[in-house]
Amino acid sequence: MDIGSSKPSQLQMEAVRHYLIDVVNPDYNFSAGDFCERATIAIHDIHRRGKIPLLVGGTGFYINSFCFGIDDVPEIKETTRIKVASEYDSGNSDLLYEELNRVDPEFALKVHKNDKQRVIRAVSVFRDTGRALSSYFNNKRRNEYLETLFIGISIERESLLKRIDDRVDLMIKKGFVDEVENLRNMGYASSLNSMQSIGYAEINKYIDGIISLKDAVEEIKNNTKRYSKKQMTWFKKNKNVIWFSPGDNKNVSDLIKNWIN
RNA sequence: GGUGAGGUUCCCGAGCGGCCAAAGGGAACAGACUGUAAAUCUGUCGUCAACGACUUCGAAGGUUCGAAUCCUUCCCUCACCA
Repeated sequence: MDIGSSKPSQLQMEAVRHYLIDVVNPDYNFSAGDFCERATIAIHDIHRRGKIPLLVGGTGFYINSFCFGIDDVPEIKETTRIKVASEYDSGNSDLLYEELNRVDPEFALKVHKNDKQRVIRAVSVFRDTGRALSSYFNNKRRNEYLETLFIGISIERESLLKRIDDRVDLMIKKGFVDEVENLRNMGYASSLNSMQSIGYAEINKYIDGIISLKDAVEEIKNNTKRYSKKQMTWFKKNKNVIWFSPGDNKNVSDLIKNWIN
């Protein structure tokens, strides 16, 4: 999955060594926990080479999970999750939420009953481990020993929207549709998590004849824009972030130099 | 020129005498987030001195205790016929 994921170019990857790219297949259910584990290994490796790791990307949850830690929860059997999910889908979502409320009132308080994914996860954790999900939360933060400098780049909304439009148009030009078709020919179903991410979901709908290509492109642009806003919600929340404008390279590098010393 | 359908809040679109500031969706704005996170979900969304008041449903009149909903004229749009 290269085009739709906006993977860095060959040139960029030759200039700077990148980690955690092309590490799993599209049918692997990657998680924040996976990310933390692999990122930790990568960062040790970078340190060993005497370099400074840069954690780059837009996924607020992953970044926060890594920087502020994520508690260990035993692995949940896939069969359990599927069973709970099917209960939810067969109209028993209220019952599941009641169960959650009984079993883990602390977590239930924080989660809306319509929040399908979280309700399913929390109930699954209890059914599989016999313990409430919130009972695993102990505030023990991993990676605490890592000092992090948070640098944010804020761009004027107008030009951001324009860049998103251009980015999506370019993806199509590069053969995004072919990429998705190839993935499907390789046996990767549109129902996979990876195929439900922005871009892939819409192109799949186009391939299945549900929407026109034009509408798919529109949707990708829209969804990307909404996503960009949600990212900002994460980053705005992190009061440690120091903000810069694009092109502020001098100030950013000064800051980094000071920080290193 | 004729016939038919239609003009609703930023957009799409329901409503077709009172329960309508007007369903639903989208967009927008704000937010949540502990292993699917480019996911999942929540709130606000005509105006204001805001548990009340005021102005909206193409325009102007009219009917009615009461109109987005009924009648008249007008202005637009679309489809088909000529």
